[in-house]
Amino acid sequence: MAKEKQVKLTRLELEIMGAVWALGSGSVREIQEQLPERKRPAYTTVQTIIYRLEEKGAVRRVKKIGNAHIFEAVVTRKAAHNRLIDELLNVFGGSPRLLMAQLVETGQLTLHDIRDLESTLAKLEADRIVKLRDSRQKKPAPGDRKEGKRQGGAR
Amino acid sequence: MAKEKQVKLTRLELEIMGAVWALGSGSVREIQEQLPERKRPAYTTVQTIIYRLEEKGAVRRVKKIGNAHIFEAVVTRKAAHNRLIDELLNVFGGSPRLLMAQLVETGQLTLHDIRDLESTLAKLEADRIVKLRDSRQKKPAPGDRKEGKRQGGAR
DNA sequence: GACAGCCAACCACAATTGTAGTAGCTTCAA
DNA sequence: TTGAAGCTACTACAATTGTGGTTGGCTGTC
Repeated sequence: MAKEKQVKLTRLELEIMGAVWALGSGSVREIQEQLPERKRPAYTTVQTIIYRLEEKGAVRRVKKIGNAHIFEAVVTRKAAHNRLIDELLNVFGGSPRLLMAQLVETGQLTLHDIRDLESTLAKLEADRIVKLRDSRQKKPAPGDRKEGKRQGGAR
Repeated sequence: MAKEKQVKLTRLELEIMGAVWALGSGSVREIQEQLPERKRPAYTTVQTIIYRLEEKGAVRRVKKIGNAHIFEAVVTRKAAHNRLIDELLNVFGGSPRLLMAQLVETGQLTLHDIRDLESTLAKLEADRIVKLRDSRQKKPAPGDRKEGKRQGGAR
């Protein structure tokens, strides 16, 4: 059950993972250059972080081009985001609803957004039920869907 | 416009602010004892953090009982939570919707929750509009309610 | 085959965070 | 009035995080 190794990422590490996710894979130099110049650390800083990420198992070397190592993410963006959300939820007493309520309260989420999301979800839900029924005999319902099977690229 | 000083809190600091918020106000000892024993640091650890929080302007001394200082929160729980949410949203490219979508995707938020929230909100919204109309001339709605300040004796 | 330009490996170091000990006041109760 | 108990104000220190320098090894190019 591909149990992803829940790694904990610091802010800078996240920043750099962001670049890796965006690139798919790349050398330290490429990763560094992928970062917005505003907050672009020195080459060696990025290198250090990449190494640390490697130790944590968040990225790995996939090959070597010239004398440069090419890295790619092991931890998916989704998994990392989930980790963050869980942490935040913990602070909120584990209640996603309180979180949402606050989002609304501060106007970061409008009633409109919610309605929108709701209808989208209702559709998805219905869809899933159908699929579920169609494959009744097969594997039990995937409680935890894997990465990617949705269109709507994360940017 | 009571511009709250956006302080940044670390995990432990948040934990301790949690205790302060729960207490309303209290001595270091009370704050320490308020923490769940599982993760209850030594008295002096809590003291150190309280001092740091004081420097950051997140708490302040309100009075002295016996020879013990009584602290209370300056930063509201809501403000702190907001800070956290903003940070998380930043990672999510500033989109609360993506965040919600992921909450749903991982089953942490159900369609039912959303519907529920939606209707609650619709009511609130309507309510606010009414209030707003009724007090057109007066001060704008209080966006950020004060935290409950309770007195709690130092032993 | 020597050199310029890159890269990998290490190393260093300051800032922040978590964790706690100690010395010496204050108080309250006997 | 004297001690014990509790508190404050400092101090210490290890772990984590952010940041980047240095050295020496490849590589492709005249």
